[in-house]
Formats: sequence, C-alpha cells, structure tokens
Amino acid sequence: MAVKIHNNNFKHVGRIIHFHRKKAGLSRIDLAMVAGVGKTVIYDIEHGKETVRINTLLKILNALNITMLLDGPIMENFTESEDAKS
Amino acid sequence: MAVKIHNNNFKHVGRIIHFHRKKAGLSRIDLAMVAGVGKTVIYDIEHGKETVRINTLLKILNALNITMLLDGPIMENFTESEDAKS
DNA sequence: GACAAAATGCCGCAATAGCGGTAATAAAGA
DNA sequence: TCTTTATTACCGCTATTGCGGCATTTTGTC
Repeated sequence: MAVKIHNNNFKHVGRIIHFHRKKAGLSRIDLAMVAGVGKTVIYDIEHGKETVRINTLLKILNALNITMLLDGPIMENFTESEDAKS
Repeated sequence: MAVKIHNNNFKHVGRIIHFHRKKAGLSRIDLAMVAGVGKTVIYDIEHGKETVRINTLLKILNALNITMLLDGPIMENFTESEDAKS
C-alpha cells in the first residue's frame, strides 16, 4: 500500500518521515547523521517544506528504508525500451 | 511495473521524463509551459541533474501523468495511523 | 521540584537552483 | 541546396536552499 505523492498532499512526506523516524527511535540529529545531511533539512521537511532537493530527500528516505517509485500508464513502454538500459 | 528511484540510478528519472515528453510530442518549452516551470530545469533533469527541487520535479511528473509513490515495510502502520489523516 | 541531558526550533550566511535571454544546432519546406 | 522555423544548449544573475551554531524546550533522574 504505497502512498501517492503530489504537490497537493506533500505534507504527507513530512508525516511519513516523522513517523518512520520515531519508529526507528532516532532523533533528528541521529537521522541527519545516518542520512548524511544537515539536521535543519529534516526539521524543514517534517514541517512540510516543499522546496527540498530530490537527492537530499532520497538520502533521508533511504536511511529510513523507504522506497521512491515512479509509475504511469506507459511506464512499461519505457522499461522495455532501450532508454531504460543503464 | 513502477521504477525504483534511489541516488545511484537517478539518471533514470531524466530518461523517464525524456521518454514521456517525446511520447507526448512535446518540446522542452511546451512541457515547461504545461508544468509551470522554466525550460532550463527540464534540460537539467534530462541531463541527470540530481539537485532538483522535489516540488519542481513533481510539477513535471504531474504534467506527464507520472505518479510518485513512497513505499516500505512499515508503511501500512503509517496509513492506518492518525498521522496519515489529512 | 531541581538539575542534567537530550531533542527541537530557528537564525544568518555561503553555496547553488532555476529563471530568461541568446547562441548553436536540427528539422522542415520550397 | 538554401531559408525559415523549431528545438536544444548554455550563460549570467537573482532568489533560495541547506548548513552549523545556538537558544529554547522537553525528557529523564534523583
């Protein structure tokens, strides 16, 4: 049951990260250390900041074992195409 | 068949966007207009830039009808929790 | 309650994302 | 082929992110 993210409900991302961080028993500083980012950006995201950089967000999600996925009607066409090859 | 995104394979995002843009028969300027962003950032993303802002990326994905998802082992616990409520 | 330790809130600054403008390149038509 | 038009590449500048530092607040122990 993955969670859809779009610009309207972006606050969910902050809630998801907060939820996972607490479940893992980590302070913001702990998570910042593990993820390799500053603590401020975790504060910002948990407070719903939408203008975070994607690589920063991915580091945090990765540290919390959360996966980001992209999907859509013609994604199959892409994965089968040559473009998808590394 | 959604595509997993992490910091290692981020170039995929650029390829996915390029693929979808071409399928839709849009120039970068067209897509920039529809998404409500500058054309430069589309150029950047398609060239693998990892330091794009998440809201900017979401605008572009939305314009191309691509969905972003977050998933993980304990995501159920979140969606069932009070935190998930709008 | 008093104190200590941990966690959170937030400020100022350096680094840089994303914008429009324009040059370079590619595509299309005569 | 030669022009015209569309698309892509990239530069310089301004606005903004994300950082460490520090004040504040919360949590835990006696």
